[in-house]
Amino acid sequence: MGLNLEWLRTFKAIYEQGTLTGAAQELFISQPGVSLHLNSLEAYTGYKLFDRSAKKLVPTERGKVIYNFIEEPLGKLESAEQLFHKSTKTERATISIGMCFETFQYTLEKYIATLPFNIIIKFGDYPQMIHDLDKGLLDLIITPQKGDQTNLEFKPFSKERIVLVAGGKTDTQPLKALLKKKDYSGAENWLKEQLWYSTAADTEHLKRFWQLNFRRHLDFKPNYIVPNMSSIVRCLSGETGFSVVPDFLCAEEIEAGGMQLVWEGQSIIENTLYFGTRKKTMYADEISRIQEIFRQMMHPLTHGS
Amino acid sequence: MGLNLEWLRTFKAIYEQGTLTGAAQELFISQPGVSLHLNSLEAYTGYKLFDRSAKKLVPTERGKVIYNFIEEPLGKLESAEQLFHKSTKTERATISIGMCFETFQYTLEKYIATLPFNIIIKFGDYPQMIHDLDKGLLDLIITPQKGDQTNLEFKPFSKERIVLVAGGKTDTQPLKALLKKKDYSGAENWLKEQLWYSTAADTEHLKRFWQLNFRRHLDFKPNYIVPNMSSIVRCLSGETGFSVVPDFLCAEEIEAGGMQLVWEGQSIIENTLYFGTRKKTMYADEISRIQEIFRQMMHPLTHGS
DNA sequence: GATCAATTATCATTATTATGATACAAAGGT
DNA sequence: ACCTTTGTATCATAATAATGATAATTGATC
Repeated sequence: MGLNLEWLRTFKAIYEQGTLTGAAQELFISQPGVSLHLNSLEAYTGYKLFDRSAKKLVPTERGKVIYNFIEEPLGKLESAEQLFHKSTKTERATISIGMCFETFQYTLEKYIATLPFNIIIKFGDYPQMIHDLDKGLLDLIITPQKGDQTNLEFKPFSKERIVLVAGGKTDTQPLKALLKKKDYSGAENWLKEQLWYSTAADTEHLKRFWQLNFRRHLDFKPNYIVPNMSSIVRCLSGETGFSVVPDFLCAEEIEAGGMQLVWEGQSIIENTLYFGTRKKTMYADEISRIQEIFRQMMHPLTHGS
Repeated sequence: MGLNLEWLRTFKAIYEQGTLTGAAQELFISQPGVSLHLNSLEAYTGYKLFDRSAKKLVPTERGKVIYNFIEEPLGKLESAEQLFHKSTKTERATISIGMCFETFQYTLEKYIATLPFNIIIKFGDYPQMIHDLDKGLLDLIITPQKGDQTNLEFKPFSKERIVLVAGGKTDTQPLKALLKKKDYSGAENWLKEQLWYSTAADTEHLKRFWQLNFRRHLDFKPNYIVPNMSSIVRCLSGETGFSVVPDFLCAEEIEAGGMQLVWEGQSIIENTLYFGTRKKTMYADEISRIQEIFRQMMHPLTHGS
């Protein structure tokens, strides 16, 4: 009645083998069976898919079109077969992790080659990630937002502060004097005159910082727009300029003196970061290993002090 | 015995519907049939794929993994169904064309939206294109090379000359004087001192031009390496500098005075361009239409004059 | 041009798969 | 607590598909 997917598989084998007999051997079915499948498919489509020359079957135009259409997805489907027999053996697992690009670059990137399993990193927005986690598309997410699905689990593991930083050569004395006097309006005006770095996609941090500390909308544009936050760190290190970034991204750089932490703001902006997982997962070991790396890189911050 | 693709299709329907009954309705088969398929798949894989809670089937971990693996290719395969009933109706055809990037940009790009059928352009090397044409992956190729497959057809339709051009402001008098005296060695030395443009991928034209006209290997590097030949034309237009390019790419620009054709060389370098098609094709009309555009854009050159 | 080798088509038989009818189970409403 | 609704599992039977044996076809070879 309808289209049978087995017909397509047989069709592909015939196309690639050039004969019914060959296809039959490849598929471990009988030659009449192959013939039958092909007839069914041709009857269903209403077109002859091969020209029967005695020694081999030559695909017709329409046969070629169909082959090119089904070849790739069919191959992928057939490879699903491995997927079943896999994880019982000592094959490498593949786990999918969602997080923001900067987090990946700062934490996981350098370790990725050392892990004894395959990893797929996906970037995207957090609600989408939570949804994908629930559906099994992702196995682990790093997120500042929690979801409410009952079969998901969100464990806090670190905090990030959104702070004002500057390049190592930047003269921050005037600002610090103003802040000491609690002259926030003066600080705001002084800061507006400085060199600012931001990312193309995300000026949220800066906007939020400005709003919360100066109670005003951000009314100037950053001087340098760079591709991502790691670029900001590289640009600022040992140079002059300001930016608003999550603290962990430049912890090392500040330690080394290339950058300076200037101000945490009047009221501190702090996000809790969670590991999101499904409660039931077949990749518990792999996930722990990843989590361990995150715990080390984004060390249990003693911010609360 | 083996994995039956119909099981996967049924599995997908169960996953999406959440019940066997729903899946059965979606697939227009009986509910016991769906049950049977699922049992077979579970027996084959060796894992339970759904937890049977009374009102609905909840996918297990492994069920999720499998679903995410098969969802996309299965969807694509099922959409092949349309493909059969299509071209009899008034659906838009899709034809695939292979050519080099520059040719596409110069000729077809501006017309592509006006065509009443879908187009896929593929770039690549010519032997590969010829192979893909034979296999039905491409329906038309624009190539300076012919193949020898018996079911392919190569019709010449235009010629391209590889010529020396310069920006409109470039002072070419010294060169023209030297060429008039047939002082090729002098011309070569003069040219080496000029500003040169070339593409990243392809310095073949320049090398070949140099070799044929000065009988020497190219022993200097172009000053500007740009992404493609159209960039060369844009860079040179109304400016100074030299390049070696196929003539048709800058015919308009030369007409308008933005560039000048400086020298065609001692012995003219000319490639014949062919339309390559399969002798049997279901897209004869569409192909003619494309060919007409090419014939107009790369007008039957009266080079021979 | 007769024979050989290789392949496809046909067909009666066998094996597999799908179906309808129905029993069974669980949740929701009254 | 009972009934209704919704859904799954089971089973004998009907429908379908696969198989082996074999005939028919074609190109190649001598």
